[in-house]
Amino acid sequence: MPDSGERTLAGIDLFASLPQKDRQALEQRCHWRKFAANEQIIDRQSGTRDVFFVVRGKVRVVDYSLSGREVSFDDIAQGGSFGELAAIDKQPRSANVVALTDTTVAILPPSVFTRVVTEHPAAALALMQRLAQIIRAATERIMDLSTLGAHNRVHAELLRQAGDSTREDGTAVIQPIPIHADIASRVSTTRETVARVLSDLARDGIVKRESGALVILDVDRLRTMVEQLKGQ
Amino acid sequence: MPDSGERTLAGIDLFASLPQKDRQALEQRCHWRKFAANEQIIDRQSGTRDVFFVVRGKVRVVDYSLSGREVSFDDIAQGGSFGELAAIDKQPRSANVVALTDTTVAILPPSVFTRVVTEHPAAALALMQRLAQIIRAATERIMDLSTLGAHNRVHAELLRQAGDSTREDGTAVIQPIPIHADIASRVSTTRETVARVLSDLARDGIVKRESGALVILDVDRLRTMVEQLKGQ
DNA sequence: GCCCTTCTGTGACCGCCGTCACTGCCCTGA
DNA sequence: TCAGGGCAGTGACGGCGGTCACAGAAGGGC
Repeated sequence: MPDSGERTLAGIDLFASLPQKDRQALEQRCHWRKFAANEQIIDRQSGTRDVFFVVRGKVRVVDYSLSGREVSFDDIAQGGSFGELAAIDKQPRSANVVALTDTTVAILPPSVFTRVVTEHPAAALALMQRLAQIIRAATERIMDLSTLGAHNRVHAELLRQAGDSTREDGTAVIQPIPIHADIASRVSTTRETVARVLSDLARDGIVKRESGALVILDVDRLRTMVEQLKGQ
Repeated sequence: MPDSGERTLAGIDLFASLPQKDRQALEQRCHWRKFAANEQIIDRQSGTRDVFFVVRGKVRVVDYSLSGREVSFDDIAQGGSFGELAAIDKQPRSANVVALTDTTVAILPPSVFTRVVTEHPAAALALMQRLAQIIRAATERIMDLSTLGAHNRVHAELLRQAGDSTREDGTAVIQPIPIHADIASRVSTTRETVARVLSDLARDGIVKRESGALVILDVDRLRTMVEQLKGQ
């Protein structure tokens, strides 16, 4: 496989609207680094302010309580970026970032990053939209944590992961099958609770395990299960 | 009392670095409106995209579950702004905003707001910093909800409200005394739990009610109570 | 193929805290 | 001065779900 897409910022969402010339100039200012799966890219403790762009691979933003309880915030795929917060407000990093797969990132020092967004309104708007998206996801999660029980948070997460893959017959597919512990850390519950919820849903014919995929047999029913309980 | 500070954007944080001329031009584009205490300023349902600036008064960003459970996100004082999200990403409003006191706001249509931040990098940076601040607060809250019990979340909230008011003798003052139900909705618990926690803290000599103020007698002890349990 | 690690599934237990139900305080306004 | 509404405080109760402890399945590497 050719190493296509390496050492280019062409696929980075934030810079999509940048003139090619400027983007190429920016590529000169980047450091490029590879990380192996499970390798840590940003440590919460570190005082760095660099901004990262996912050229290839996938990363996860997570945090840990002292007891080791894992809280995961977001997965960022190819084309995404992370580490902007510290560059924007000069505060310490707010979370850790770890590579989920073998990953190539482009790294930009905060000064350069700030200059790009001040000189290119389109990039600034793209960044703001990304920040807004993060805020919306966070407030939704806070609402879920505040008003939903653990079981319903799992339901909601399944619907989220199903995304818009719902087919006409009311089924949807999540692929590959998410690991229970991952779901748990995304909705702040335990592995065991996720297993129990999925058991219950399978027993009621709402989901089904199938070779390498989790099939939601009745998206609407699942949705109403969440909606109803939001009010109770 | 003179109506000082009315109809000017001089005190608005986002526009602090704007040349006076531009700021005054902007004032011409604003609508100005007053809201009485408890009056709703933004309804989650509404399709509006306007951005609001708090010229005088104080507002609260809240959301409700269908059951009426209230979740409050932030209080915004004079100089602050709200409603930016919808203007940035053209999505529906993410929460409700209600006036806490009699309040005067300046209202800017989304198109004008976007133009300001694209034409004035300083305003764009200020906005990004504000968004970053919101994200940090939200992630902290998610961590608290995920790893702390209700009692410790109340402790943490007391420390937050004490802010940097800690005096040399290790005491701090929160003034005026916050209403229990307000604390509860900020940390997603119930009025009753907040009352119990404060009772316990008073019994242990850690806080004390005093005419119109809540005094934290031992900030350090309170802090270690939270820290310890973050790990358990 | 087999082993070993990672993941899944489930029962038992029990503590946190949300809910309900009252009581009593404080303050404002007629 | 009294009435009434909002807020504070506290007990009783019960269910949700986290924790612990295993057993079994699955899948990847040698």
